[in-house]
Amino acid sequence: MATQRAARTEPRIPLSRARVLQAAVTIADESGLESLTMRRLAEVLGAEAMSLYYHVANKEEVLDGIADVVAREINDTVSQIDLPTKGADWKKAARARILSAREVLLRHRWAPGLFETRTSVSPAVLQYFHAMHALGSRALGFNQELFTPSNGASDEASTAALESMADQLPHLVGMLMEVAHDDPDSTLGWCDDQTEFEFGLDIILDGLDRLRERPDLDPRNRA
Amino acid sequence: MATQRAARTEPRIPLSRARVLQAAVTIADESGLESLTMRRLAEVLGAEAMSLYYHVANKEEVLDGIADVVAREINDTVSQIDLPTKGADWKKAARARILSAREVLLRHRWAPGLFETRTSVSPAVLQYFHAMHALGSRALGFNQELFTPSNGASDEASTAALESMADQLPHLVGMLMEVAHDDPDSTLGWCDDQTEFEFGLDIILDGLDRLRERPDLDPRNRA
DNA sequence: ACCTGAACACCGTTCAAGT
DNA sequence: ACCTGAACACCGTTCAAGT
Repeated sequence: MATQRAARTEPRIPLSRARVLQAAVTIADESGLESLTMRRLAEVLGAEAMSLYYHVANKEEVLDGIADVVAREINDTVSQIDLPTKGADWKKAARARILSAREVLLRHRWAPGLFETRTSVSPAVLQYFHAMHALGSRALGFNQELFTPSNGASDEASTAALESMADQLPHLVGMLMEVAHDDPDSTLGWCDDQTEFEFGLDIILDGLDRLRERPDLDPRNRA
Repeated sequence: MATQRAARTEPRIPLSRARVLQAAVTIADESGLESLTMRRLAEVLGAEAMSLYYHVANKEEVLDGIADVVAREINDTVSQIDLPTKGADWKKAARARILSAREVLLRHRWAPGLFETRTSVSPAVLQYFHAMHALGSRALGFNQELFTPSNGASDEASTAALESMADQLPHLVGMLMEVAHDDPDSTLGWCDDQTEFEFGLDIILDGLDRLRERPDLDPRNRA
């Protein structure tokens, strides 16, 4: 009765932060984010739930971690498509980049919703957000209009987090800090404010209006 | 010791589904959706958690319920703005409608995220989704590109749900059923498919490109 | 008809203890 | 250094029982 569990075939791979996050992504992909529990995560890894806490501080860190994993995957994928900054070709490249980002998100459908709940963002997530924003984020398959990056975290904490990233993304962080300084109430300035929202809205409305006047330009009217 | 709790001042308003949902919205507004628990909800209402189950089937029904409450609020607000269907003025009206919907969502910041998790939608939520979609949903402060309405629910269940709404929204439901029939794989056809996504994307890219060629038209370049 | 107490299975997490 | 068992506070929910 006591020797029944002695049949250990595989030599037991040790846990690690990377293994924990990889397993978490797989669970979310296969069963949805709601079924990602610490106990299930441990089970998949062949360990006990309490063992996870040696590699991650808590579940929140797991969630931050898998958000970072997906953001890296997107950044990697997107950066393989060259982006000519001059000339009219920017559109073709931007289009290809956005559609490739979309493909990654379709493999991790829980990611957009998760991003919105994050209270602290990794450099990769920050870079991703900024890229989306720079390209006109509304096109992107999920939005940040109602998302406040400092959501729940204090302004001081957010600013401190930015400072700690400054060496990795100096230009981006510099810009964000500047905006935050100019307008402390603007949710750090890089996402939603009314002006930003209306700017994107007007682009879309103007585009639709043009199709109303020139239906021949509407791609939907071609076979 | 036994009479200490006898000081009942208010005569105890009976629970009701409407009261439960109203209290739930207030909790979510004030403390966030994550702090909406059945126990806290009951506490706010001066009852025990178990009493809630007489008025709602379970927590999922509470979540469906408050999604419906917000969708109704948006539909009511929006429908007070007349929408001329002919002529170039459509843009002004559409703009006003979208911005008024946005104001409601800013009062219930948890709602966009909640909508995306709903597995069954009320007529009000359905109407809201459709309105957003018809206006070019990407402008709207949250998106459905990665949202699948039949998310988790079977196709049969979704179709049955639609049929039960047919008397309330005959034209809309008719259209959706038709699309679902034409293309059963298209997530019921009213949200994301690749064509839809690319259509919205191209409108935005074309709009940005036009501003690149004619910077004088960019509202951001005026005082 | 409406409400509740006790109980159950399940969370995330702590902490002292094992190797 | 790495892992775990027992325990705690908190969930949603059931069910038999109260008025």
